[in-house]
Amino acid sequence: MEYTSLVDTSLDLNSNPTHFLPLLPKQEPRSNFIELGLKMSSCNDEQATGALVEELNRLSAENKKLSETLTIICDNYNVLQKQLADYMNKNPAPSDTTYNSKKRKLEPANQIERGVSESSSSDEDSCKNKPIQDQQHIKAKISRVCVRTEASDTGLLVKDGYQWRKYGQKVTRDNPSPRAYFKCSHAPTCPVKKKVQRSVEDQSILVATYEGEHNHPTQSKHESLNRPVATATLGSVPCSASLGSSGPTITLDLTTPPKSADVQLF
DNA sequence: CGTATTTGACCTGCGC
DNA sequence: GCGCAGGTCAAATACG
Repeated sequence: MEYTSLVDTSLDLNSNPTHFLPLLPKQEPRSNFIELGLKMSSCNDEQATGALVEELNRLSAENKKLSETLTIICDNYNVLQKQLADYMNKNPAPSDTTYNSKKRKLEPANQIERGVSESSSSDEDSCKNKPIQDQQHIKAKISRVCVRTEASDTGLLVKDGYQWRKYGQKVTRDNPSPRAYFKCSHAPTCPVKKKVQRSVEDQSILVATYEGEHNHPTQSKHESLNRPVATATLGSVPCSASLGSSGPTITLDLTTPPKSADVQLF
């Protein structure tokens, strides 16, 4: 995601100065020049022209300065985002209370997010004993997305541009809110699963855990466009990244309609 | 009537 | 081996 390439930082104040002509004060319309037979003193005309040119130059310089500033900001943003991605790769959400009590399937998930392939003896043993399906599961990509919803919204629906079929719901031990289980129903062969549960700390936040990668594009444009948010690009959606005790999370504020959609998170 | 959701039962893995 | 908890299945139900 290179935002410098997405954002046109140029205000284009100087590319076509004639654009300013309609905006100029009409004290001296051209017709007047004609009527007066250009009898006006050339001195006043030159002064006005000079002032305009000076103003244009000033605006141009300001434009250039603003463009540079914006470019720097975008560069810094990209650097920060890259650092965040690196951090999340190295420090997957291990300290989440949901996962702390039972480590069952967390460790494979951690390895996935870290991209760790080191094989300790215990790992080898566990791998030997695991069926092929489980080993495939280990390769599945796991990501977590926190979505802020209206406090009044009691549903567990996270609109991300894909079509999901709910196949189960369970109340877990660590969270009084039920956890909903979804499968991607857009493509029959798509292996992606999603778990959605309200945050213990903030009931207005939905925590969606995605397992696997979609082997198909997002839903039709018409579908995506009608939704306040499908999957959104981190940079175009009001969002915040936190690296708190509960692990790195991305929070998308879906209550604010974004300008565009399509976020792929890791 | 077809599809999506709900929900209780069942399966599986882990800790004791 | 047993119990617990998370995850999945599938019949029942709701809905358009």
